[in-house]
This record gives sequence, C-alpha cells and structure tokens, in this order.
Amino acid sequence: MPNPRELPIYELESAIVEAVRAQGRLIVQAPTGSGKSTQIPQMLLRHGFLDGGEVVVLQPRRLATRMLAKRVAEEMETPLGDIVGYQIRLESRLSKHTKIRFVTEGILLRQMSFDATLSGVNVIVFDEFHERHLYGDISLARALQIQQSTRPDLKIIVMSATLDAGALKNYLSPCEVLVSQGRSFPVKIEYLQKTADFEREPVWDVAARECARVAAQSAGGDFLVFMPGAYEISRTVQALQGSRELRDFVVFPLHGELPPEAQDRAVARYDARKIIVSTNVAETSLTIDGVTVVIDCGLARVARFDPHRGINTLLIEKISVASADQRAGRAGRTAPGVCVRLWTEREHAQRPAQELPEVRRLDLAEVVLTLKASGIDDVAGFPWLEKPDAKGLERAEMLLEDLGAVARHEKDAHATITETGRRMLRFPVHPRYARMLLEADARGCVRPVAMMAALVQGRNFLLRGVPRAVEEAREDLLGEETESDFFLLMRAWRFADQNRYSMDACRRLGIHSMGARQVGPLFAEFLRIAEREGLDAGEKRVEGEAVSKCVLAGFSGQLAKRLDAGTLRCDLVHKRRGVLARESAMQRAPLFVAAEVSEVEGRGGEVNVLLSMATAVREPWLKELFPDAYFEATSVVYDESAKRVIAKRERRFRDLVLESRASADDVPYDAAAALLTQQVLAGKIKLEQWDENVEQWIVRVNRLAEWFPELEVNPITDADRATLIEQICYGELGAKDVRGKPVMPVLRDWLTAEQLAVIDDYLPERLVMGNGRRSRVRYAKEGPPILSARIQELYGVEGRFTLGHGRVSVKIEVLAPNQRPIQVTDDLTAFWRDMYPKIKAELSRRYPRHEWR
DNA sequence: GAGCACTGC
Repeated sequence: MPNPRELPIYELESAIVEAVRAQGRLIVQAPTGSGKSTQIPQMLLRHGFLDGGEVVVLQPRRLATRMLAKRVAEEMETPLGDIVGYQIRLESRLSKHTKIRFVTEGILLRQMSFDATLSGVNVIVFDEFHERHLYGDISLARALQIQQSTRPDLKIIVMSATLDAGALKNYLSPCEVLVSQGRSFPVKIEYLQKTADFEREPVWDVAARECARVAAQSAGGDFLVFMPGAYEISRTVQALQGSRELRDFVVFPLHGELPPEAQDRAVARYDARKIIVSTNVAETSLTIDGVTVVIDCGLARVARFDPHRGINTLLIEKISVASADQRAGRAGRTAPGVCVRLWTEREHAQRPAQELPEVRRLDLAEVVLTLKASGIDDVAGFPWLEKPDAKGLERAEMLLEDLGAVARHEKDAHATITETGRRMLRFPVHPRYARMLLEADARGCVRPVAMMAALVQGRNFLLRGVPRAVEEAREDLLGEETESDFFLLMRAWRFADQNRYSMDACRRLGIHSMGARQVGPLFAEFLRIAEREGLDAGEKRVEGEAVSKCVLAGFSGQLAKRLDAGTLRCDLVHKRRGVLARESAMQRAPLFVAAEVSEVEGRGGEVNVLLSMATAVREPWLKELFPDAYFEATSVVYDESAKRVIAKRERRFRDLVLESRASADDVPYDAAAALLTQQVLAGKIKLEQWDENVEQWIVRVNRLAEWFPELEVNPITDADRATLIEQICYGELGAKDVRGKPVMPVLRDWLTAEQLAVIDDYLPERLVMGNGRRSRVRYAKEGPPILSARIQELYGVEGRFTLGHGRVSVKIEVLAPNQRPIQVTDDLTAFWRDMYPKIKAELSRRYPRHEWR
C-alpha cells in the first residue's frame, strides 16, 4: 500500500480544516484516486472535530461502504468496528467508541426521521454526491435544515468527482469549494467523423468495427464496450466473435442479471486479451483492472417514473457528458488509454452536462412520507437542491392519500401524516408494501405478507429468459400457480433456502443465489418491526385469499383486466394500457393487480408497458375493499365500446362453458381452431408448416362442436385426424417455414408405436405438450443416441445439445485454447439433414400411397 | 426468434 500521506488530497489538508472550522460547510471536488474518502475522515479526527461525537460518511453503495471502513481501520491500525465502523442495511460493525462511521445513504435518512437533532453526529460527509441519488439529496437538505435550526455546530462536507459546483455552492452558501487532482492516466478521446445511423448499421456492428480498428493499432490492454442492455450486449458479443481481426481476443458479456459465475468470468484475468461488453454496471459499481480501451455507444437504459401515468419507464437514452467522461475514465486506471465515442464531437456538445438527478425522475412517495413525518407538510416549499416536478409531488401525495398515510383536512392547505402513515413509516419499504403489512394485520396474515415484501426488495432473483431446461425444472419443482406470482417466488426462495443457496441447485432453477440470500434476513427484520409495532406476526394457517386482498389494498391503483384471451393485452385502471408479463403465472386470470408496472424499451426500439408480479383478484373483493371507489375502479375496465363486443360474445357462451371444465377464455381459440381445421380438411389451406398446436386444435374443435351445436362445427373424426397427421408429416419433411428455414420433423405424438420404433434412432425424444400456461412443445434434454455418438466421434467429448425449430445446435462445455466455447451448430444440422432420406424411405415403405419427397 | 439499466432503508 502506498503511503496515504502522499495522496493528492493532503495538499488541501490545511484548507479543509480551516474551511470546516470557519463555515461549517465545504465542497470538495476531487476525482477518484485522490484519497478523499479515506483521508478526510481521518483529518477530521486528528484535528479535533470529532471530540464528543462522530463523523458519518455517506456512501451510495454497500460494498464501497464496507471496503472504505476496512481500509481506514487498517490505516489507523485499529480493529474494524472500534474507532472506525460501518453500517449498512441489516449489517453493522460499530461500538460506542466509533468516531468514523461509514453508512449507506438510506441509513442516515432513517436516522434523521427518527432523531431530528442527530445527536452525537458532529460532521456529515456526503461522498460521491455527483451521483445525485434520491436519499442523498434529501439527506443533504435535511442536514442543512437541522444545521440552521437546532444544530449550528453540525459540520457538512459534500464531496464529488465531477459536479456543477456553481448550483451546489449557492445552495450551501456561505460555503467554500476546494479542488483536488486525482491520480489517473490520460485517456485520448476519439469521436466518429460522421453521425452513426444505428437504424442502418446496428450499434453492435459499429462497435465491433471500431474495436477491430483500435485493436490493430493498440499494443496491449483489455477493451471495455458499453451497451445499453442485455440484448445489445449479446448482439455485440456475436459481432465481435465473428470478426477476424479480433480472433485473438476473448469476449465476455457483463450485466446485472447474469448469474454470478458469468460475472466472475468477465472480471477474471486471462492470458489472452479480453473484451468485456457491459452495461452501466461497469460505469460505477464494478471496477475492472487492465482496461486501456473503452468503446462507448453513448446510450443507456434509464429508469424514470412518469408521474402523469403513475408508471415506471425504462427507455434507451443518450448519456450525459459527465457519464461519458466517467465511462472514458475506465480506460485510464492502470495505464494511458483510449476512448472511442460512437457519436460526433459536434453531437457531444449538445448532450446534457449531467444526468437528471433522481429527485427529478423517480417515484417520490416514500420520501414525501418521510418529509411529512418530519413535520414538513408543504413539500413543494421544502428547500430542495433541485425541485422535483410538481406533478411528481402531486402524484406522490395522491398515492399516500389513497393508502391512508396522509389526509387533507379542509382547513389545512397541505395534507398531513396520519397515524396509519406513521405506522407505515416504521417499515423500511415503499408505502405500498407498508400498507400491505398493515392490511395483513387486520386479515391475520402478517407473516406471508412480510415474506412477500422481502421477496421484492432487492433485484429480481428469479432470472428471466432462462433456457428451456431451466423452465422445465421450475415447472417440475415449483408446480402450478394460479393465485399470485408472489407465491411462485416464495416457493423459489424456499427451494433456494432449503438447498442452502448452493450454486448448483440455484443454477438449475435460474435463481440468483446472492439475491435469494437477502430475502431471509429482510423477512426477519420485517417480522421484528411488525412485532415491535404490535402487529400479530404469529404463525398460523392463512388463506391465500386474505393475502391476495392485502396485495389489492396496496396496489389498487394497478388493477388490470385482460382484454382477451388470445393476447396478453390489458386495461389498467385510470385509462391506461399494458401487457401481462410473459413470465407471469397468472396467464388465465381475467382480473389481477400488478405489483410492478413498467414501460420497457426492448429490441428494435419497441416499447411496452409490462405488468408483472401479478396477483389474481375477484370482482367481489373490489366492493369489499373499496365500497366507494368500486365504480371508479371498474368503470374504466368496462366502459370502452370495443370491450362491449367481447363481453357480449363472452356472455353468450359463458353459462354453457362454466358448466364444463374449460374457461370462457378458450372460446375464441376454439373458434379459430375450428375455422382453420375445416379449411385444412377442405384443402383450402395447405399445412406446410409443422405446428405444435394441431393436436390441441382437434380437442378444441371437438369440444366446440359438442358444446355449441348452433355453430355447426364439424367434429374431427379419427380418419380426419389421420389425414391431418399425414399432411403434417408430409409438410414437415423438406418443408420450409415462413422465413425459408427448413423445419425439423418432430413426429412422436403423430405416429403409432410401431412407426416410432422404426425411426426412433433418428429422432429426438419428444415430450408432452405444454401444460396450458405455455402450450409449447418440450423436448428431452438428451437427443437421439445416434447424434450423441456423432458428437463423441467428432469432438471426443460429451456434448449437450439443444434442439430448436429448424436447427440442431450443440453446446459443449469445453473452451478452446482462446477461451471461446466450441460452436458446432452448422456441422450437426447438416449431418442431421442427411438423415432425411432414411426417414423418408422408411415412411414410404409404411405409407406407399404417399409420395415422400 | 421476445420484453428489462443500476442502486438503497
């Protein structure tokens, strides 16, 4: 470790001491590597600022909080948790001697809302303030208020790497600004000569081209490519791996939802040169050593809360100058570097200097409640560093009023906190979940609801977009769920917990084990608070219905009704629209509440309002929970004329359908299937494309024919069925699908046991149809023996392979010397196609009246 | 052949 006294920040020591003593407020502008975070607290201690009190150092991230405390304790040669300590959610190393306390931002805000004088705190240091997190902004404003009113002796230091110090200086005035240099290497910035058109040439191709160009010139070091999300990352990885100039590089994707092993792989050191393609995780949260080249696409997915619609959005936006500089800085940590920006210098000048701070873009409900609890009823008049959008404040107050956390009395200009609101604030969660917990007390289900709140606090630990095999394992181990996605998550967590969060077990179900690990302690914390607040948190038998009603109480503003059974489109209350999430288990619930509503920009710029974490709701509950709001809540759902047509059609069949085991949702499908099948049988449509739904058609058509004779649907006889099957088989062999790709034959369910026996050697095992939630075909994990033998023969290893629509691909868990996984997709597809003549010959023998082409 | 950035009490 270099001598800390040589860090650049020491040049400012006397100035810092003087400014803190004279004004009690100070801004230190210093980049990473200046030593500010570790040294300034020690300076304060040495110069007597911490006599009879402590310094609290605010950090935006838990990991940094822990690491900084550890380093300062080491430098001071004291055990961690004695003079120097830290405190993050559910974890602290403190003692009564602690003088330097590193904390995450939420800790201080909560401390302030329960102890308005901050007794025992002499100095507050706001580190990394330029990140402008919501809690940081609020805490600073509150600290200033406290300093002005009851604690004139309180010292405030704001530190940041880059900052528009002008506005902040005014805000803190009178206040001095001290500037220090950092220790990093120069980074040469390059811009594109002319504007890139990502519509014409996708961003991943441009990035790959620039990588290849720079690789030809640069001597050594790793590359870091910034992309806005997982999809763009995977396309970039493909493009890079296909580039001849980059064949000596190993390429790794990196983003937050990757399993931990994959993240470790990306950050590890290799003999070969490396390209990491990453999201914003690599901008602030993760440091990666050895990077000398940064390729920055200049885009990021940015979370906002739209106060007009009351929904979250996640759209791709251009990053600010400050953010681009931060990304560029990643190339100069260990040696001089290069940063290529995929935009022009001219465009750069038009970019905003900073990202919009979180107060201007996030849901304010929780902080508004915090302010009201501190007696600040006029939240618009609060001394914000940056005043939030008026609509945002209004939306927050409206929600709090809906939840009963604040109330407006006629004589008051502003809503004030209620007793319910105060009780809600005891729980460190979004007010919606706090409200759910209080509702749970009334309904005798505090434990499961506390669990549900714990399940959704961290990042989603049930990974999305997992392989088919993982999906199957989930279905097998977690079972069917029709009441709530929360229950499925609960079972997933229980599975992880019972398996002690083992990596293997978690990987099998696509569970992020670190994420799942957080749930238990949070659950325990919520239960502790519940008990302290006098809620009945005992174990007891609980009806699912009671729990669902609690969700409805917390999320009544996110009530949704399916528009039809054929699509996932929904109406939301307050005249909004959305689409039920594909991964939701509530695919059959006509009415539900979504605990998450988020507008997301996906590939190709397509934007969808996605409704996830759904809980099925029954209409009578609305009347029960919201006797007054009932008509408001449901009229939107029913009043549009388009829906009347659907409702009418549904009513016509409902009585009959309800007698059977099927639901009214099936009727449109049945009708469509009947139509299609009749057309096929009449020879009007040629069934060229194998369709996994055909067997279901038959069931549906016959059910429809039986139930609704007035429709005059012809039932499908066994002879018809045989014809269909033959048509399908015929169509499959050598047929092409709509994209012109060959379609693989998957025949098992269509043929007799005898026929199957003949071709079994050539065909993969086909399993049952989907379970209705997803009517997709499931394939066996293992393919036909003949294919496994071929893999052995070709590669001398045991291969695992996946069978898809039109191609056979093999993934072999062996890395080539250049760390690239071996890809053998095409070879095997070709090999597979060679099997066709044999299959055809056999079929011709069995079905001589057909000509098998 | 799709639909998802990062944190924090």
